[in-house]
Amino acid sequence: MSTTTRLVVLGAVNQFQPVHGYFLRRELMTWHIDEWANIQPGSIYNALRSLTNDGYLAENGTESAGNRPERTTYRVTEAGEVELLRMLRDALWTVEVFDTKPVMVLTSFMYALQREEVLAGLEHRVTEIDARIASNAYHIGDVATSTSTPAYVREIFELATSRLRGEQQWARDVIGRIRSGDYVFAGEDGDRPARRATS
Amino acid sequence: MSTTTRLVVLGAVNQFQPVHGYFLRRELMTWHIDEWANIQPGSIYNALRSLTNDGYLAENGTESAGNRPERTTYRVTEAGEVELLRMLRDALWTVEVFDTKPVMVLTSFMYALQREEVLAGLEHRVTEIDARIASNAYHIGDVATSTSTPAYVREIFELATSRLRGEQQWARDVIGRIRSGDYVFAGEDGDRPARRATS
DNA sequence: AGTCATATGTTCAAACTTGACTAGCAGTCG
DNA sequence: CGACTGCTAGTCAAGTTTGAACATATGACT
Repeated sequence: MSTTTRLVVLGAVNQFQPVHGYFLRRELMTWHIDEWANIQPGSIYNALRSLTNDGYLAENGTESAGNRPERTTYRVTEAGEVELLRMLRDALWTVEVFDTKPVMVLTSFMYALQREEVLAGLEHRVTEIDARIASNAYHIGDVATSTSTPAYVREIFELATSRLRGEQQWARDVIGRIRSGDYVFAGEDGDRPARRATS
Repeated sequence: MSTTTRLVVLGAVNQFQPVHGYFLRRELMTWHIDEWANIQPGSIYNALRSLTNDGYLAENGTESAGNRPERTTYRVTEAGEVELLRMLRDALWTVEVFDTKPVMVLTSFMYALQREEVLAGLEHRVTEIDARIASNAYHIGDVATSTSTPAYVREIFELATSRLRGEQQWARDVIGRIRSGDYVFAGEDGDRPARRATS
């Protein structure tokens, strides 16, 4: 499945474990995950199976509450914890010009990293976006002088640039909020964002 | 396949017809379509088959240049022209908060609509984005007072808002450019953006 | 003349996604 | 009370995407 789906499901199991598919389905739907990450309910079950095959999740047995259907619960393995951090770091330190999903997912699970690393990654993002905008400006210049490229291709780069500026402003704002003590990160006291998974 | 893939392939066949799969593949790769629309080469051939099944494309026979492998060329049917306009209108008049692809694709093929409609659609977009931003502000307020929603969910909405502001600024800018005579639209004279498809 | 990289044009199996479907049970509403 | 709606929990077939693989051909270089 896509990296996004993997990261979301692995991150969510980590947050609510031990947890069964239907709980994740409901929880993630309240996050409107179908809108911002394009993850439909069916994909969650597939991701659980696939991550289990890869050894990042393990089945935790089956429960049944009342006369309800049986359900399989999952938890994250040690390899899964390592993989989760790897994927989060990847999302933190990579700027995708066109794909909006990685940053959204990063934001949802960044609490699993340490405050200092998140701040460093976000500062890197601000700088990196400047570079991408500069690069786009040269592309726009090329399009203007090229005879073979359709003129409106310019607008693709203009749009990407505008959206990057928006993302950069957000990065600056959130750096400010995190620096001033908002949110709780790995290794810090305080209420974890995770609620317990209850049926 | 996804709406995006359909629209890209239908629009590109319309622009270069009669055209074979490998030409589209090369052309679309020069547009970096894999980066901004997540379309890999394999998907293009699938889209051609699928759109043909739906009656929006028709095979135009097979050519072979020299000792090269045979290749099937395609053209857009009348139903396909109608469908292309329908999909473009849909992309023009719909604001997707999280999915960046529809506007990018719209930008690539908007020349197939009329200048006045594109301007009206973009103006609607500017207004609509204001509404979405206002809506996000209420979401952010809810998160702040809710005890069950993790606090960092706020950042998802903040990020979406920032990116929307970027998109809105672009819409304003491009309205200005189109109004001042940039680009050539349906029913107007001048060089069409389409180049001829040549092998 | 041989070799190596690259271009041509497409197919394919494996993986992933989608959205409808199943099937029992709980509440509710006239 | 009977009908109906909606929740629980998940499966599945059909469709889509992916990235590699194929087989030839041309060009460039030694």
